[in-house]
Amino acid sequence: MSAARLAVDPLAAAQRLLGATLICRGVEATIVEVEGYGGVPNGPWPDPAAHSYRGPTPRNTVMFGPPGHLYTYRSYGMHVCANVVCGPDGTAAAVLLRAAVIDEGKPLVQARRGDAVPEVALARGPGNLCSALGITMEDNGIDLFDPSSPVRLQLGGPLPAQAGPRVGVSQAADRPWRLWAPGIPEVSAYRRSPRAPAPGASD
DNA sequence: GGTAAGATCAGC
DNA sequence: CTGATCTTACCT
Repeated sequence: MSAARLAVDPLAAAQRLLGATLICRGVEATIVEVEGYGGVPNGPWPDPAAHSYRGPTPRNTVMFGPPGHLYTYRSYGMHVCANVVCGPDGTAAAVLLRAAVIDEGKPLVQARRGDAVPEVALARGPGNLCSALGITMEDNGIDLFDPSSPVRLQLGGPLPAQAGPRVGVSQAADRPWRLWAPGIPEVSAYRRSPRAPAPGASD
């Protein structure tokens, strides 16, 4: 069972997901940018930036479940973002999928995203990635390693990774849990949250 | 029952 | 830099 390879800490799981292949509704894509998130204050990976930090709620329960499942949430009322749950069952942790390269089904993705979108930006950014692959809130909680799932994951040879601060979060932004494959234009540009304290401030 | 903030994106 | 847009979580 490949999901066992994700029963590790968020940074290790993030490394294993870089270069993995997502297969979803007529599209195949290689993950090239990810971001790790931890859990509750007294757990192994306390993370004030994580949805799971304040304990399980109806929204985030799947983050507390077994690894290898999909955790989706709605962002700013309009976008869907997708995470792969990692860490052992019962411990909250997940890896946000931030960008991918479309390998198969490019015309379909172009149709979903609009003709004006440059090829390189089709799945750049977590909201765009879900839009490109057709991932919705209906997919929350599905098993990514079940062959009958509409969204599936194949762990590949990990890519070389570069690490940096996380995007969009106002807490613990400097924790270097964002990983990307260097030199790939599909990787999103780094933008610090306007709400985050100055770089280097206490975590 | 009310409300503020948010793991975003596109367009000035 | 700003507006769009709405769910969740936390407060009274």
